[in-house]
Amino acid sequence: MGPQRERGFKLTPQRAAIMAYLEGNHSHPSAEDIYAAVLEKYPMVSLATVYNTLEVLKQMGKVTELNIDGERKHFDPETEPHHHMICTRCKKIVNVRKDFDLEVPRDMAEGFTIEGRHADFYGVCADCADEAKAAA
Amino acid sequence: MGPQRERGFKLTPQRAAIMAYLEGNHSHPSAEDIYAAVLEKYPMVSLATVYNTLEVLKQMGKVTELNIDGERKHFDPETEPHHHMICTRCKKIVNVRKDFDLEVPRDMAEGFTIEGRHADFYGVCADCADEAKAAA
DNA sequence: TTCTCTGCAAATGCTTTGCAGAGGC
DNA sequence: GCCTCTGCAAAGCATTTGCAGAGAA
Repeated sequence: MGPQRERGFKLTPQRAAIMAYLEGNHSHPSAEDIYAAVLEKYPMVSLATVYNTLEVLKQMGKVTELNIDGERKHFDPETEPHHHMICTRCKKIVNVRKDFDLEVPRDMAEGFTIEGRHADFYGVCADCADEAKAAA
Repeated sequence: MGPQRERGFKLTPQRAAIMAYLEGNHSHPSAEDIYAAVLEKYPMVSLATVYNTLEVLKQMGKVTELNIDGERKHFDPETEPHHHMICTRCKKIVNVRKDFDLEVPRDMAEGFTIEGRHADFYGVCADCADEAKAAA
């Protein structure tokens, strides 16, 4: 199956570089973004290793996969529950740290046991609004 | 660019079949699902036409693209705002028609002009919970 | 040795695109 | 004729997988 099967996690230089890049990163990078960033300081990394590492980190609960963007997956090292605003123009993803009251009433739940909740907000960010204004 | 550029929309038999399948459909099908369903009654449809039609319907605002599932896109003919529960085992998507209070406080909005909002709930559906119980 | 991890390259799977032909007005 | 739409096949991308070799214990 996956990389290591139920044994230890080996902290290789590649993995360390990826984790260092993700640490405290709020840019919600894609695998390709991470690959590009890590490559700069660490030329011996392959994209496959980035994907592999992300999978491991995901299973360790150190990273969350975001399926907000239909084009590619994004990764978020922030593990506390939070929400996102997405700019529909530049695709920027910004955190929203607010505790919304998201409970599905029992009569709508259809027997679901809900374990996670997440809100997306779609709109236009300040930068893109400025650009649009400048172009007009 | 797209199919028809700013001219009329031609309601071909293929498109009618796709729209008929989507009408009142709450199963949140993928393009492949739609293709399979339409093929049964209408053998002369190609997957490319399904994608093409979905793109047109999306631009007409008659269908929403859901990026909930990282594996493939799903399509939803329900245009009124609503939310979704997703079973993490069988990937089933179920509507949640409740008007949650989803407003981003101005001091968190970072200049975003928010135009849409959507909540996802992740969990295990009743069927999958039963299966798990039976297997135990 | 044993086991995981890595890079490369090939493969996969969803989605898009190019294009010639069909059909409507 | 003019234009859009269609099916097919090829192309495009993001992501995954197979595998031989490297490296740590």
